[in-house]
Amino acid sequence: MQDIARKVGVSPMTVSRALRDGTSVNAQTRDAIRQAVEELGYVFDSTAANLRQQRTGFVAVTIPSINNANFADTVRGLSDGLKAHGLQPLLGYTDYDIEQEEILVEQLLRRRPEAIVVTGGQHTPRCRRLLQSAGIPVIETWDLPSEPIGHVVGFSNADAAAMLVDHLVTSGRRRIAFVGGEAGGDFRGADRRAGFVAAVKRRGMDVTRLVDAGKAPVSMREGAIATRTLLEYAPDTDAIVCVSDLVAFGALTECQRMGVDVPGQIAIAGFGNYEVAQISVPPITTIDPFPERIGRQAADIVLQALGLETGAAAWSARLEPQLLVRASAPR
Amino acid sequence: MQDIARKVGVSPMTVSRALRDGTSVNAQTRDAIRQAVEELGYVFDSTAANLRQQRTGFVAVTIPSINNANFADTVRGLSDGLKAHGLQPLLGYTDYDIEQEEILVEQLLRRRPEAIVVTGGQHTPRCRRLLQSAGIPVIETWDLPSEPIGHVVGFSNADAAAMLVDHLVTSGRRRIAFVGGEAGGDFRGADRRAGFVAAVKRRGMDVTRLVDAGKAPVSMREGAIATRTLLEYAPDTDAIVCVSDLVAFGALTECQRMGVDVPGQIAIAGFGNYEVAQISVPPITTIDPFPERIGRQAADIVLQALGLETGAAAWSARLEPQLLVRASAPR
DNA sequence: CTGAAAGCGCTAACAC
DNA sequence: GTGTTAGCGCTTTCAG
Repeated sequence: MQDIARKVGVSPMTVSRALRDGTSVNAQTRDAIRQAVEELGYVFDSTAANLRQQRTGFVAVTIPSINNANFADTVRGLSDGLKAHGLQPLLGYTDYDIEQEEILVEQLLRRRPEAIVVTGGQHTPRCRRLLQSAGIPVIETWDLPSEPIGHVVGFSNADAAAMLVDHLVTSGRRRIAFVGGEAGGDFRGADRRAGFVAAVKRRGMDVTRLVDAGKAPVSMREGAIATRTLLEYAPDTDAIVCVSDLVAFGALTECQRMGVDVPGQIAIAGFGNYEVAQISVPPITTIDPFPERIGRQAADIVLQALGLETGAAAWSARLEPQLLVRASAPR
Repeated sequence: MQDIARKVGVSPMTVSRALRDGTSVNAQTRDAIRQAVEELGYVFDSTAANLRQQRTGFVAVTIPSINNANFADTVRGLSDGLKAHGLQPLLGYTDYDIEQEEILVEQLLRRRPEAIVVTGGQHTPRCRRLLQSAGIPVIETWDLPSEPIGHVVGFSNADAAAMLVDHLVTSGRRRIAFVGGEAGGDFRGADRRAGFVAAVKRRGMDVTRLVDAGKAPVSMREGAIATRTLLEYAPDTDAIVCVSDLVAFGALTECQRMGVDVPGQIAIAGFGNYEVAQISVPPITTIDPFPERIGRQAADIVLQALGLETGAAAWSARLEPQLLVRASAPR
């Protein structure tokens, strides 16, 4: 800034003012400064401004995996909501591991974000402490934590799974299997599985058809392999609930390879409303958790908590995922 | 740090030393400091350290879309490569728009990243200038720019498309179509299309079968719709090269819905080796551009350019995408 | 091994 | 509308 100031013949303070808006600077001076900036190729140093103002414009975001269309949609909704207010997401991923989450969260907090949006409500004790005492808004998403740290934008994964079971039973299925990941870091997947088990038991049906397809994130291929195993051991299965649409698509393709008719012999349902589930043949019955909306709502809460936006202050939002009945598991 | 220092009875300087490693501090003092840090819930402020050291530990990264498994893989490869050296990716996306890229790049440079990794080699003039004069390593990826700004980790998209044409012709196809996005922000898609056109012309065949499926990113659904249009206007088409596997999967499903045999009547090829192409029925012939490897190589170049890693200094890397022949377009 | 002084590049607060 | 002073929370440098 000093270089610019010298060149234009003003003080650095005037340069500082000219580069922001909402500050009063002589119009000619401002133009001259802007021109000098371009000529010298000066790029504003926000690290210094951040330190002085004690404001970074960062919003920390953690997701389990960057390679997941659902979480990517949430990040997109969040980013787009923040962009208008000059906030920048600072993204990290945990690989579905709360130990890694702890490390990541600490790393992110060192950057002094103004808010932090995390996926899920399960954290290590130290991670909880870090979040609680960070002195910034904390938003947990994609879940309904029993003891929220701060704000929540989520839904019941268990209820969503139960919706699928209900639908399948209503449409006449009785021997329903669940294909998901092994108990591990994917707490939302585990919750779906728990919801499945509860719903099946509630109806007095068997809960023997539970297949672990591998560690999260479970791939299409793993879904296919698990389905083959399932159908070898329990060939009379008449419906499969999958932990995600990716697994469901794997199951669908495996049925096609095995010559099993979907939905004639077996109905298949997934979770997430991924694009592949909309367009596969047949398209896959699923639950839409509205991932982008989760991100948008989180952004709204952040903006309100930071006083950047006025309006009805939502502390938290419980979303209602929607059942999408398609040909893989029709009515 | 002062609070900690007071509590332990040392100077802030000693605290600063104790919290870093490779510095000499009395072992007991260090333990006492570490304990005080936990008790007081102190979290190191890296914004201040960054300013003082003129090092942020950020590596800026721009991708066209966050919701794309290929670019996500590149980011993963990059992140994983950087993590070991304490560097943190600072990610932004451009929505396939070089104007947005310019804005994003400037925004990112204000954060004083130590290197910047961008997707593609097409930029606005001002964006080029910003990158050139940023004084940090610049890595362009996913393309082979005619005038690179700095480092490059990429491949020829045109050659990749030509490989597919060659394969299809070798396997007896003659009336080959291309389904892709409209001329616009997706320069890699445009390059594939150009490579397709050149390869088809080289063999003296028709280049009338070019279908614009919409703006990038082209979805599975848009691929399906475009394929329907194509087959209505040119029902004698015997092969389709798609700008991505997602489009190819859309094409495949549309053929299934229309009762067109794949590969009997029409062969389908995609690009990207997305998971859906591995497991669909039939699996889809494609090109694997090794997205994660692109990220890893970019990370290696960044680390070497910053002097964090010694070894054979690769200035740039030209990768060779691999043709994967599958049942949708067999030999 | 430890401490004191200075300063990274910017801006709040106060003068004029 | 513009300039001066001080300081954000760290770390480099130098002294002990």
